[in-house]
Amino acid sequence: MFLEFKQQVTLILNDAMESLGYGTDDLNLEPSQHADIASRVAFRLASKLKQNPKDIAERIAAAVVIPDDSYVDSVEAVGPYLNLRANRRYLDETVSRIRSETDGFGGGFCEGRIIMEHTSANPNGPLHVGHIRNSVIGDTLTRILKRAGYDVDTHYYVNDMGRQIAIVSWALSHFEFDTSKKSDHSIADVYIKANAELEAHPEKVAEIDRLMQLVESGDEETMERFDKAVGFAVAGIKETLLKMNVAHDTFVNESGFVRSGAVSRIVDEIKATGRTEIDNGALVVDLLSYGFEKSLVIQRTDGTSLYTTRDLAYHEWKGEQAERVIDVLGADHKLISGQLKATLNAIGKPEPEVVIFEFVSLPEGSMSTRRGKFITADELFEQVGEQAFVEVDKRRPEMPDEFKKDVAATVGIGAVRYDIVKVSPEKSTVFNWKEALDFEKQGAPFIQYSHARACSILAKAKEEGLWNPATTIDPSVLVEDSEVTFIKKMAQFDNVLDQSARELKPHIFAIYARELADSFNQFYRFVPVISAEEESDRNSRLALVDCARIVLANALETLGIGAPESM
RNA sequence: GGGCCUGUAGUGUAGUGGAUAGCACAUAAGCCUCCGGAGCUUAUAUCCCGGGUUCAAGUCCCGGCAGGCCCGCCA
Repeated sequence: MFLEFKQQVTLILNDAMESLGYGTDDLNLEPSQHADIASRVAFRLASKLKQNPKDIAERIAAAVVIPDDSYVDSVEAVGPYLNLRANRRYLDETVSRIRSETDGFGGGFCEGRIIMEHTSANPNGPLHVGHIRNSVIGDTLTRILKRAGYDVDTHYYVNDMGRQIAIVSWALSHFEFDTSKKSDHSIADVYIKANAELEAHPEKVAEIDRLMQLVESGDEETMERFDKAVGFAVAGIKETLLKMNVAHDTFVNESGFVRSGAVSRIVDEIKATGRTEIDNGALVVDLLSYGFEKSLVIQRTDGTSLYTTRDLAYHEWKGEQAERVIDVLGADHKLISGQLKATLNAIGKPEPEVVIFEFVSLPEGSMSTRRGKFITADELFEQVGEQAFVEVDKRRPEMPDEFKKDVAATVGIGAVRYDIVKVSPEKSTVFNWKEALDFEKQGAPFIQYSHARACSILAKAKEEGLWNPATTIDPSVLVEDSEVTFIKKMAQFDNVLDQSARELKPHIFAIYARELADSFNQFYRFVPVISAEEESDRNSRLALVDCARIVLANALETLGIGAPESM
């Protein structure tokens, strides 16, 4: 709704400016506490026209012509600002559209195909609390883009032939594999032991190199051993992802690009640019003209490919299938992703859009799978689930255990996802058990509670024969401040979705979802609904509660968080 | 040593160069005997430091300081 309003405002103001001979310009539209939308265009024009911005604003306001069917109610110049207000029709239309469009409300305004790659952690152990920042950002972005209207295919790029996997494969034949544990956890156990062993006996590293050469040359037996190792880890990782409502459409194996010949083809293409040279036996690409001091190694001295080389082939392939290719990567990939983009550019291939998030560390330092220093996602979910159960039990002691367990799982995962997604990706964070288990912090449970509250109000009204969803209602009686504020908040849905989709910033949407719940609670606090005296007030307010239920459910779905009807 | 990111109340965070720096936790004081109290209201900030650009800087530029990440044959 707000997107249409903004569009109309843009047209009206540009028309007015043209009629004054100012031409059109960036209107500097901004949300404002003084209006539904404000324009600072007068500031811009002031320096250009060498006139007082206040006078310019006044002239523009006077020149505005509002069409009959507009959502714009008024344009007012306040000092140098142009304050625009939405009219009653805008509010009424918002309410009726939410109820007619339900889960499609506020979305579907984009089109195109996107490949989103996220998580892609090495299959050498379980996901830890750092990896899931990638998963949550990637999955939330996917949901945002899908809701905005894109066709999104999600990829998990599986490193099934790198050095680390060679170590895992080697480890499986040297150490006992504990089958009583979740398979990815057992993989980490042997991987950690193998690394310690290799550190103590550096001469054994040659065995790893040998494995890598064998797998690169397509040796059947070695490939099978690698596949087995990778299979154990990936199975466990998938299970963990599923717990947090994350599912990838495709798991793409790196080795496929070596076997298909795509890797050697792309190496040839890079060579053809004349940018390559042999440095100490390795093949490197000179990217100085792209601003990279150091050249990029794309082939080892022994002729085997590197992660980067295979990644180039993978990106070439992705670029052929979608208009937009998005990668969610940790901050450690900043340099390498820049070099990857430059190399793709050098051979005339489309470059991915890279979303970088900063690291999650532990109070005692950074995490490391190799050294066994990490907190697994599974452990976090278990602890959070237990704590959530305690909280549910405290509030709904009369409910059966089954109910408490279900709600605890939904609330626990929701709390974890929300805590991660609400923070801007460029901030590094420190994992803290006390905070992770603190449900008093307003986050997902607050939004879920608001949704459950709306559901419960409607259920109660229905039970008392006061509510029938099919009743036609008159939204224009919703005139209380808290009602109007809440309707406007819901109308913002498309605008926030659009901004987070354009800027690839999921935290903007997360913050909006909380504000939405906040706004609903304020409405409910100040206005009687079931106990309203007039029937038309009661019906319209119940319809507004129904809107809250719909929009809150949509927001939670977009965040990948469950929306229980009771909790 | 070089590059990139971050630095906002006790803590955690939001904030496209513009109108009173928004929110939560913790703390304190309240709320129609409340239609779900996991709710609502109120109180608490020299925006790391120093310069600069601008009519206007938390936001842009330069220099510090602190933390994170990276700097070829790992991924």
